[in-house]
Order: sequence, then structure tokens, then C-alpha cells
Amino acid sequence: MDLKGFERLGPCHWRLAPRGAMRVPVEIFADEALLQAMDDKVREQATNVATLPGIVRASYAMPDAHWGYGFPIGGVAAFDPDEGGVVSAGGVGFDVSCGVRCLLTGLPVEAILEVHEPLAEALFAAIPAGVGSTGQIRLSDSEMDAMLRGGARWAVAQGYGEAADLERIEEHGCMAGADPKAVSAQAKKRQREEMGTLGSGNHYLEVQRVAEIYDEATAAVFGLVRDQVVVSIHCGSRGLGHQIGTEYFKEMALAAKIYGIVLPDRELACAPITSPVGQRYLGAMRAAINCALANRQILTHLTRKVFAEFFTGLSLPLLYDVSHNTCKVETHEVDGRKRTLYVHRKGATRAFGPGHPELPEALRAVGQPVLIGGSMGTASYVLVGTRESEALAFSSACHGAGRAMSRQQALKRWQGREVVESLARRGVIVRSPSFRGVAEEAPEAYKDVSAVVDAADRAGLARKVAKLVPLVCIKG
DNA sequence: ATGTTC
Repeated sequence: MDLKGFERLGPCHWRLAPRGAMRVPVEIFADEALLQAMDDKVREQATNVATLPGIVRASYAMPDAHWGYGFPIGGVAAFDPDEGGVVSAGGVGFDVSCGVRCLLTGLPVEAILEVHEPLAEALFAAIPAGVGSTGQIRLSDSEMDAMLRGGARWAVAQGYGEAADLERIEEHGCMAGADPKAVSAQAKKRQREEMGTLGSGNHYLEVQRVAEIYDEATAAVFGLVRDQVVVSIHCGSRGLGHQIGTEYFKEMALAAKIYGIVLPDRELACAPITSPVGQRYLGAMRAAINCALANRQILTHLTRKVFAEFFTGLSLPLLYDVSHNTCKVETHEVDGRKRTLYVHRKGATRAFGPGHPELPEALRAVGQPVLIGGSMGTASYVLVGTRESEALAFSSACHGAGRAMSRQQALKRWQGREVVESLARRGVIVRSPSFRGVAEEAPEAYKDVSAVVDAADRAGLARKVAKLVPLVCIKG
């Protein structure tokens, strides 16, 4: 993008002063190279977001920001309900509560390499993956509503995982304020057979080696040890979240007109937080958050069962579970005053700093684990939230690598089979039901995740703790 | 991301 008009606030912090209809500035966190490489659309979309009613402080973009539906992916925007603030389905994203969780195995990498191929096959057999994949679970209407209200807490009560997992999940595994009545019959129908499934696109389950530690003290608190193995699961709310996003987007496009909200782009469709449709959306979105938390919890259970076949008695405790497509009610200090804000993070990870009361006791002193998924076959990172991140971007950080190339372009460039073979030569076993999906997700179709993470670290959004590299990748 | 174009 063109750097003209930006004021540089720091090595990885840029500001566009408000002009025209903008109510607040745009702030982008990136080094100069990332900003230059960033799509012009990010500037345009972040500028559009800055015009929305009730937006507070700034329209933010993270170092991995790219063109999204209305709002940029990698965008953070907070709205004040008392100042006409809005909520937007496109500002959350269609894969509601897409996120990452990380399980600790405590195993040395050698133990995995002894069973590398059979472990990959067993995980591939146990984890339903791909477009429209279905699981073993069938929910009745009342079970569906209980799941939408209870999230991972519901899943644990059904026998998927352990009660100890819950404190290692945002919202302690259960998002309050979920309203199953605000979720359409169609959305529930789409989800009926999709609990405990990975989905497709950039979703994956990876067995990873801790390849590098940047912060020994924090890594020790997190339980991350160099050359030990972890399992990361990246997925979301599947068909249900997508259906909710689609339906409420349409409703919000009408609501914006009714409430006289001027939209520079129709895709910014939104409604006042205090409006009936805004409230119903929040209830449905929170139900979708619970769906994603339950989904990742069930996948965790399936993963543990597979590992137990190879390593008797192994428990795989949960390090943490983060969501990066949400709107959450949070208290933040703005101009010296505590305010209750509706923080949209779309392709952005919540990153609470040390001492935050929401964090589990065992982690509170060091800060929240911020799990950053890389693209298939490349590195992932664990970061930790900082104190300064609250003043920078309402305690938010990046979420992953971000696409550098469209799916269409990637399909022209690579054959899925070749991508699998090339990764196998680098020691990564990839198993996927779709070679097409693998081609679309070729590592080179993504930005360099390490540059993104370094920029987040230098900007102070979160601090690097450890680097993870894959040994096995189950791809949707 | 997505019953990959209701």
C-alpha cells in the first residue's frame, strides 16, 4: 500500500489522521515492509470502519491484516453503546469464534518420530475433516440448545474432555448471554451432524515440535519445553456460525437503513448495539462462540483418544484456547475513564496482559497465551499478552499469517499432490481429504508468519514466547 | 470461512 498520509508513531505503528467522514484515526501495526506489502484494501476498509457510529479511539489493523468482507481481516474496532455504537456481523466474520487451542503432550520429539506415519493415519481416521464433513454426534433439538448455551462446559458434561480444561478456555469455556432462540432452525440444522469436525480452508490439526524458546520464564509457566511436542487445533463454528453470519448480515443491511446509518460500503452492514436486531445478533453470535468452544473440546477428546492408543496413560493438558473472530463486551480505560465497550476482533486475537482477572490463576502473573497459527507446513507461535497492549489496541494481537495470494491463484500455481510430497521431504506428514484444499493452502500462498509475529512483538501487542514447527498436519 | 454460487 501507499505509505503517503501515514504518520509513523513507532517502528511498527502507523496512523492515518481522521478526514472526511472518519470519526477516529486508523492505526496499523506493521513494520515498513509488511505495510508496503499490505493490500490497499486494508487501508480503505479500516478507513470505512472509522466512519461507523460510536467507534472508540481508532480503527485498528494488525500486522497480518488483509482484505475481508467489509471489515479487514486482522481488524479491531470497539464501539460504545451509549454513543450510538454498533455491532456488525461482518465485523466479527462469518466463521464465528474461529480459533486455536494448544495441548501439551510432554513427549520428546523422538517419541513421535517412532510412530510418525501411523500416528498421522490414526489422527486422519479419527478427525473428520473437509468441506461438509460430519462427525459421530447427532444432536436433538434440546441437546442443540444446551450445547449453544453451554459451550465447552456442555461438552465436558457429555464426557468430552476434563473439567480442568475449562479454566484454560476464554470465558472459562462458556460464553454468557448466548440465546439459542436467536439462532435460526436452518443454522441449527446445518450444525446437527457437524459437531467434532475440523472443516476446511485454513483449519487444521497439527502435531508440532517446540522448535525455539524466546522467553524461558514464560515458557516454563506455559509448560512449553524445547523439543517437546504439542498439538494445535485450529477451527471454528462450522456451518452454524456461517449461517448466522449470512442471515444477520442481511438483516443488518436493512437495519442500517432504518436507523439512518450511512455505510460507505454495503458490506459494513451493522445495527445499533441497543437495537432489537443488534441484541438478537449478539445472542446468536454468543451461541456460535459456544458452538466453536464445544467443537474444539470434542476434537480435543478425539485427539486424546488417538494419543492414548500410542502412549498409554498420556493426558494432554490444555495450555489455552483462543478465539479470533468475536465481539466481546469488555471494560477498557479510554481518556482516563473506564468504559464498557463492544470490541470486534476479526482475525485478531485477544491478548490480555499480566494480572488480568479473566486469566486462570496459574497464568495470571505472566499474561494470556496468544496462539498464532501459521500456514500449513510453516511455523506457528505462542506469544503472551502485554500490559501495554491495552492502550495500543484494546489488548489485541495478530492471528496468523494471512493470505498473500488468492485461492484461485494458488490453484493455478500448485498441485496438491506435489505440495504433500514436498512437505513430506521436509518431515511434515500432511493428510487431507482434498488435494485441491492442500493446493489452495500451499505454504507459499501465505505471508511469512514470522515477520507478522515479529511486528506484533516489536509493536508491543504481545511478546514472543515459543516457535512451533509441524510434524503432522491434518488438513480440511 | 462456507451444504466452496439460494
